[in-house]
Amino acid sequence: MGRATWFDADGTKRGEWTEEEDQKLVAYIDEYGVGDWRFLPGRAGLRRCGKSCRLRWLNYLRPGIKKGKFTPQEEQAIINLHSVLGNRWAAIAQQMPNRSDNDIKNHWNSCLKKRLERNGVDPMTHQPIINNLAVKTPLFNTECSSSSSARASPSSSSFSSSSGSAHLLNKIATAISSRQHCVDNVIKNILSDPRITSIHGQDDLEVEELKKDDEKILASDYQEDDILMWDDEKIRRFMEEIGVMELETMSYDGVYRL
DNA sequence: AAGTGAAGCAACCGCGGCGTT
DNA sequence: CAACGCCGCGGTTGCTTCACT
Repeated sequence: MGRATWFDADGTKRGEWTEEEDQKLVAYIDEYGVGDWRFLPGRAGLRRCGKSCRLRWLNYLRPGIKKGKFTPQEEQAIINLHSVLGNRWAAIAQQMPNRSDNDIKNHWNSCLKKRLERNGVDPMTHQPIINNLAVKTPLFNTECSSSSSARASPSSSSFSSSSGSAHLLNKIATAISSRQHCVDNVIKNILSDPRITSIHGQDDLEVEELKKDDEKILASDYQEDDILMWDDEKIRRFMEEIGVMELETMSYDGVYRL
């Protein structure tokens, strides 16, 4: 399966990889390791661009890469991680070392997203859909858009409420987006919460508990302002907990400074 | 058996970040 | 400090397979 083979004007091969090409790439990386993707194709005797080689290696040939069906535990982990990280597939993949970001992204787009929608959950906000409208109370929400030009980014998130707390949270999300090293801290802290990911040794019982929790949330009357009603002190405590940013970057008048 | 739409998968494209010059 | 080039990431596309009629 894959795309048809064709050649660029400069003779670079595109499309589906052959077994021979795979072997060449693996043999080269086995001997020399992953290095400069620019020169790798020429040195490995491949008529491919470096980008294509990198993609093939990371998504398919890399040792330990797991193919095939996702287990229910993996799916639950993806959903949990996505609710926190959004469409940051690379970050999600870091927590699932046997799966490539491409694999996770594909599974999300083709399966998990639709499943959540069928269950009445907005896949972008992970909130119940009420009256056909997703409740817009995301921490790292992205607009639910099918547009190819809409590059998902936390900074594009918006709140339906104009409350100060919501505004503050929005700023926080923007700040997170602009500060990658902070995000890494966030991920570290969030993932120390056993409820977030089930992939690291979580047994079936825990998965079941998570599912029950989700059902409870769905079954209960959703409190629209659960997040929006956070006061600034609560938000500040939250930020301290997850270590998103140094306190000096957040002034008490609610103005965020980079 | 043939047609058709959905699902799944592999790969490409374009953009932004970051290091180098 | 601007320009440039490479790399990584997320979105999208195109092809195959499967299930259903």
